[in-house]
Amino acid sequence: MPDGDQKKPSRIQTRNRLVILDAALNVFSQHGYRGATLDQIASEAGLSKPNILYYFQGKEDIHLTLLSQLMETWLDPLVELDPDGDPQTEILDYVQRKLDMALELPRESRLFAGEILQGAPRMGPHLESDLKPLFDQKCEVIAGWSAAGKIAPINPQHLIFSIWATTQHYADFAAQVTVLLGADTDPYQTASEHLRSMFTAILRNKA
Amino acid sequence: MPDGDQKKPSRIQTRNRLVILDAALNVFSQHGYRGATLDQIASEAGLSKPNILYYFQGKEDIHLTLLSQLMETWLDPLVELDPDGDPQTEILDYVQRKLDMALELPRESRLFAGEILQGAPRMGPHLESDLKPLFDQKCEVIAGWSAAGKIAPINPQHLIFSIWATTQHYADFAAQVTVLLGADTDPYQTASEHLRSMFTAILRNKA
DNA sequence: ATTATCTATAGATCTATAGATAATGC
DNA sequence: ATTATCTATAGATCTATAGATAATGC
Repeated sequence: MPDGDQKKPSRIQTRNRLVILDAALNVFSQHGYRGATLDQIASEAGLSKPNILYYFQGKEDIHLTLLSQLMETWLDPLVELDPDGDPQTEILDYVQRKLDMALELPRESRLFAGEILQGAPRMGPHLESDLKPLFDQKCEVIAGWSAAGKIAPINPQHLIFSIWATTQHYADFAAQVTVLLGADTDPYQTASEHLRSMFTAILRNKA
Repeated sequence: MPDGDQKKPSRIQTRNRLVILDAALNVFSQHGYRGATLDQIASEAGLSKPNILYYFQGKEDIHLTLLSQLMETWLDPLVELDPDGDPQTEILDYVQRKLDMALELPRESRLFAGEILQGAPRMGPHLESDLKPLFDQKCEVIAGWSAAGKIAPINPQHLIFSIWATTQHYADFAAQVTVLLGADTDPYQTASEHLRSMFTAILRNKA
């Protein structure tokens, strides 16, 4: 057989790996890496524990696979920020996409938050290799818009941090938001309006 | 002996409990509740594991004690928001106090973040009993300022969420901030200026 | 023939306790 | 006498593997 030979995964392989990753996302995002157990993942996935280990090398393998696969999804909204678009529209749309993502993919948001919170022990290299180049590039775009007077003078790095923080807050701190707004209140509409208004104000700001 | 009798703790009692709580804060804030072990806490505290359990009933007892004791510190900056002060000054000073706290007490910030991230399994009641009343009260103050035209029309709940999110981000996501700004950059000065400028803009906003 | 699953269990880790010993305070 | 600490270990939990058995694809 040729060197780079790799058997095509069977349909069952493909499906069970997806089932396991989805179960693991539930468990890891709720309990953190150490708090999650293979028993819980197996139970969520409807498979036996040894069977989980037939599809993945171990607990860390599952976690790393999840993080790697989700990184792309996670960066996507920032990738779409278009240097040639209208600056204010581009930034406000980016805020909206991030908020949508936090509310549609709260498990993913919490998985990342937990990993970063613990010092990114397994994701550090991915941050350097994937996130940082994109971040630097988009900061330059925003700095260019500021310099050209198309938006207010602003620190691009901290602007992006503020966008991440305010949008992901609704996923990562959902337990607290629910207590404070009441379990029957859907924060989506009001959050969206608040963030739009807030970031509009700072982009217009003549300080 | 009278009913409510409680022996005064000895000096060693007092000191060792503090030593253990400080060690536990290190360990819990870095690894989360499940990820932390009594071994790590004992090692950090310079005490034997059974000795830890001489001072506390168990792992959960230590964690709960930490969370309860820190709740007060954590709410303090919001308590200080003065209904009779100048609205813009009060809010901007609050932002500054929260940022100072995130940078001075990052372990505390991460401990709370981890607890909320996992659905506040041990802190839920404290949120209802301590945080919510204060939150509601201060939201009314801010709503009053808005209604009186002293600051721009704004959603008080989401404004507070945005303040929490943007300031605590520098503690909770420090690993990411460090990668993106470079390990040699101190974010404090630039973050402070950015947040002041941002929240000034939204308070002034005439939408 | 190969892929997938199951039973049984090894070996490590972790929380917690029992019971003996040492240190401290009256 | 009381408080504090230590050694030893019980009992539970967890990751991972060995080896047998069942299901699937050619």
